[in-house]
Amino acid sequence: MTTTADSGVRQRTRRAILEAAASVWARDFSASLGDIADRADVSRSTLHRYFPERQALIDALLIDSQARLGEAWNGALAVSSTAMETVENIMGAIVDLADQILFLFSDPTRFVGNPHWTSDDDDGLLDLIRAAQRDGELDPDIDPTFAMSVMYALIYVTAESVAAGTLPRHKAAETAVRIFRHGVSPRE
Amino acid sequence: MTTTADSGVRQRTRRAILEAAASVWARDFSASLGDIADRADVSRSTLHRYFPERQALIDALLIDSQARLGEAWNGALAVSSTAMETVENIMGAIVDLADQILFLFSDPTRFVGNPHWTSDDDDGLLDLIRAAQRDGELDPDIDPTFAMSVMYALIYVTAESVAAGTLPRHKAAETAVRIFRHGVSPRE
DNA sequence: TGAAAATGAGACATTGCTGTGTCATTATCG
DNA sequence: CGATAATGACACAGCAATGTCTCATTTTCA
Repeated sequence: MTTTADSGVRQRTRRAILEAAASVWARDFSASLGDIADRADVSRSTLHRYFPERQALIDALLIDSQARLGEAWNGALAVSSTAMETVENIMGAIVDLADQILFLFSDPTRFVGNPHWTSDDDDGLLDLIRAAQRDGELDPDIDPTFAMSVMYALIYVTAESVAAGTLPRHKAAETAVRIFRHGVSPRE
Repeated sequence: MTTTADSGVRQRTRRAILEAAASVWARDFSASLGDIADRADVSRSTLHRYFPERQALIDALLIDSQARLGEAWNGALAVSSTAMETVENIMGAIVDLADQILFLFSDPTRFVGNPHWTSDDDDGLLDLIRAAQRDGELDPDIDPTFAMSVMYALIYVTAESVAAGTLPRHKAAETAVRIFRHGVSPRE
């Protein structure tokens, strides 16, 4: 065997398929593997060589998306001081991962029972939200879980609007953060 | 002929199927007709008697959802004076229509080409949002379409939280409206 | 260049959803 | 009660997606 590690070619093909899957499934999870193969400029045969079953591709995309969100998460942590600032930076960093966000959160029920679907990220985020409430930067009357849902929802619609062209990409992060904090009211 | 109009029984069955379809398809549009029949406590045979083809059910649900949103819309209009107040009342009124909201707006691309898919409701709401912007109650820098997306997203997470028990129902409308206007920042 | 790796094209059986139909059973109402 | 409406339980064919396989071709790299 050639020692191991997949060749560069294989890595590139694998990435192309994952990107295509995120792009297609973000908008229509019922899309067929043939659609994804087409988007990836790859034959269905090749797709099946990399991911023998549909579920294998779903799992791989799940893991890959979470990994990329994790990077964004850590990057945001590294440059933040206060809890609210961390929340804001996470929202900002994550907006660039529109396809992954849409895939992960547009219908989380599709992952129930999936061993790779953990709510650890949620726990960390909930802690941050509670900290922000103690700091007086986030309304303590709002349930932390609900605040998190609002956050995800805003990230989701922001990503969606960027994908739809309604919202310029460079304004996405700032817009999401500002509405999260201050709603749609005019700046004073 | 039995004179007329469908018996009360038929109306009830029809409603049960529409409710089930909204509930199921709101979360997973690729769900099968069998899933919907189960949710409606009806056999697949019966479902096909009411809606011969899948597309017929989609169309009927589209029309029904639009009609119910329209009622909420008119009810809100009747008791509102300013544009922003109308927007708020609409949000409050349609929190109970979460399934219909998600079905209609989570992926509008599925209706392209459908003769029943008009964006009139959107247009009306967009006009209201623009009016609120002129009134100085809504940030003019926010794209109206995006503001509308935010509105729907908040309505959905609010309804979802009510269903999950995170948020008491009687606080739902007020919470959605407040976050829409002022975000999650503490009240001053 | 030549071997190995990677891919494309296609055949094939399987599976699940759909749409159609029949027949028996239950519910509704005059 | 009795007739009709409404439903449930199947059976069946058609179809698209899936998963497995083989074989020819192209690409990569030593």
